[in-house]
Amino acid sequence: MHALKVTRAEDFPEWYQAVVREADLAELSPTRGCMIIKPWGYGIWERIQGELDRRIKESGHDNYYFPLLIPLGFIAKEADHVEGFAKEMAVVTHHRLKKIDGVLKPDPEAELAEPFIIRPTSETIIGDAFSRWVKSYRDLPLKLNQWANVMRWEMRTRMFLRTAEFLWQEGHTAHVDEADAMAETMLALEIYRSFAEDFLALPVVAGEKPENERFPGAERTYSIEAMMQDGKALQAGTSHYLGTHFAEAQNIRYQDKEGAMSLAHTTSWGVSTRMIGGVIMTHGDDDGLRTPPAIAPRQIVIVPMLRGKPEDEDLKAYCASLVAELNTQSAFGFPVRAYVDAKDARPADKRWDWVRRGAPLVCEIGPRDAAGGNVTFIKRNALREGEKIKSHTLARADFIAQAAGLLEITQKELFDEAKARLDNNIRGDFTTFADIEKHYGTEDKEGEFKGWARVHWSRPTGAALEEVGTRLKALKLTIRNAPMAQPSSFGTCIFTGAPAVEEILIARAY
RNA sequence: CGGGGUGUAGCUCAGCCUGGUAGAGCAUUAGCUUUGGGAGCUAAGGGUCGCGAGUUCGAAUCCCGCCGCCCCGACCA
Repeated sequence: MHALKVTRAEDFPEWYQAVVREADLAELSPTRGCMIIKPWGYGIWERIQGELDRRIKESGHDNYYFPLLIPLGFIAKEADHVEGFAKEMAVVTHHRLKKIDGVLKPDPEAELAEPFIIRPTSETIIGDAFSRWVKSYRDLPLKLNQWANVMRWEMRTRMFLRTAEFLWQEGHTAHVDEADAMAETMLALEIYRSFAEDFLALPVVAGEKPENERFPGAERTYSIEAMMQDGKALQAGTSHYLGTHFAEAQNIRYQDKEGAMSLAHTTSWGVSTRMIGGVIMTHGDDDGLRTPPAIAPRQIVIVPMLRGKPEDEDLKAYCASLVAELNTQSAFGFPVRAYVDAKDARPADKRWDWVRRGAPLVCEIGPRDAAGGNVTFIKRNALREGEKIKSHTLARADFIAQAAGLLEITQKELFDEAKARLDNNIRGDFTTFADIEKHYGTEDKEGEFKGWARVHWSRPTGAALEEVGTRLKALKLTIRNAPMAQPSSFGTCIFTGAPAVEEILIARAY
C-alpha cells in the first residue's frame, strides 16, 4: 500500500501530477497555464535560489532588476530572436479599464501607442542598457544577473516543466572578445553542472546543443541534461554564447586601448523552476517526493505521538529540546533545519504528509521514547523494507550526533541512485541508424523506458541537419547535446556514413 | 492549434444511454470510544452538476456553442 494512488510503472505522467499535488508543491491557478507554488514547493525554490545566488555572486556577478514589461519594438531588433519568441508573447495593449454595458473592458480610449510585451526573456531590454553602460574596454567584462518571472504563452503546459509564467534567474554578460565571452559561457555551464549535482543530487550531462536546438539569436548554446525515471531527458539549464548578434542589433560597442570601436561579445544563461520538475522525476517514488536534504525546506520533521493525556506536555518538551539541539548542528555547511509538527492532527496523518512531501528524516516520538531518551525515525529515501515501513531507533545523543551525517548520506544516496540510472542507460553500441530504429521504433507500451543513445555523427548542418531531425522525430527523438567529454577518435556518422567528428546524445525529451 | 478523453461536494468518482426534487466513499465538524502508529461508532454540515444559449410542463441527463483540465501530436532556449 503506497502513499500515492498511481505508481510510476502504471502511468508516469499521472504519477507526476499526483506527486505535485500530494507533496503539496503547487496547484493550478485560475490563470491559465500558471501555477500557485505552495510553501513546500516555494521553500525548495528558495533553497535553490539561495545557493545558486551565492555561487553566481562568488563567480563575479552582481544582481540587478529590469522591468517586467518590454516595449514591443525592442523584441524586433534581433531577427532570429523575434522569430523564436513572437508566437508565444503576451502583449499589454491598454492602460485602463472601463465599464461598457456593465462589463469591465479595456477602455478603447486608453489603447497604448506602443504596446508592451511581458518579458519572455530579457536580452533585448538588457542589451539596450548595456549599449549605454558599455563605452570603453574598461567597462568590460560586465557580469550581471537578475532573478525574475517571465511569461511564454505555451500551448501545452505542465506543472513546473513548462508553465506560462515561471521563475528563473537570467545572467547577462558582455565581454571584449569571443575568448572571454566563451570562458564566461563555460563558467555558467559549470556552475549549473556542479550546482545540479552537488545541491539537487541531479546527475547531468553538460554539452553543446546542435545548431537546430540553439537559443534564438545565439551563436552557440550549451545545456545540462538530466535523465528522468521514464528515460526521457530534461534540459535543466542553458548557457548561450551570443556572439555579437545582440551587440550588432543593439549597438553594444566599446572603444579599445587603441581607440578603435569594437562590438562586445555577450552571453546569457538561465535556470528556472523547471529544475523542481527534474527533482520530482528523478527522486520521486511511489510514496511521493524524496526531497534532497540540501534543498528540503525542513530536513528533520518530528511528529510527537500526542494522545491527549497529561504526559503530552513532557513529550512536547522533549521534542522541543530535541529540535533546539538538532538546529545547532550543521549539514552541507548550513544549520540543520529541524521542525516539530505540533499541528492538531492525527500523528499517522502527519507522518504520511511528511512522507509524501519527502522530508528526509521523519521522527516519530512517543512517550516511551521520551522516557527512555530515544529517537525513533524513518529515513525517507529508504522508507520500506519489502512492503513494510522500516523504522530505526537511536539514543537521543547518538541521533543528534549522527543527524547531519544522515542527511549528507541521504543526499549522496539519492545522487548515487540517479547517477547509476544515468550511467547504465546511455547506450553507446548503436553504430547504424537501423539500430536506433530497432531500439526506439518498437515498444510494448507507451512511455516504455528506453534510455538515451550516445552515437557518432559528422555534425551535418543546414538542410542535412534538418533531415536528421526529421528522421529522429519519426521516433520521437531529439538530439540533446554533444557532451563536453569527447573521445579522441571517432567512427562513422550513423546518419550520413561520413567520418564522424563528435559524439552526441539522442533521447526523448520533455 | 489538430486528435482523443474529461468536467457532478474539499478529493476520487457513480448517476447521463432510457429527462421527473442531487448520490457514495474519503475528507471536514461535533460527541463518545480507542491509543507504539494511515483507528472505530454515531450524528451533522457541505453541490448555481464548468459556462452560455436551446428543446421540454420539467434538463446533471437531449441538442448547439464556448471554456478549463488530462493524454497524444504540432509547437517549444
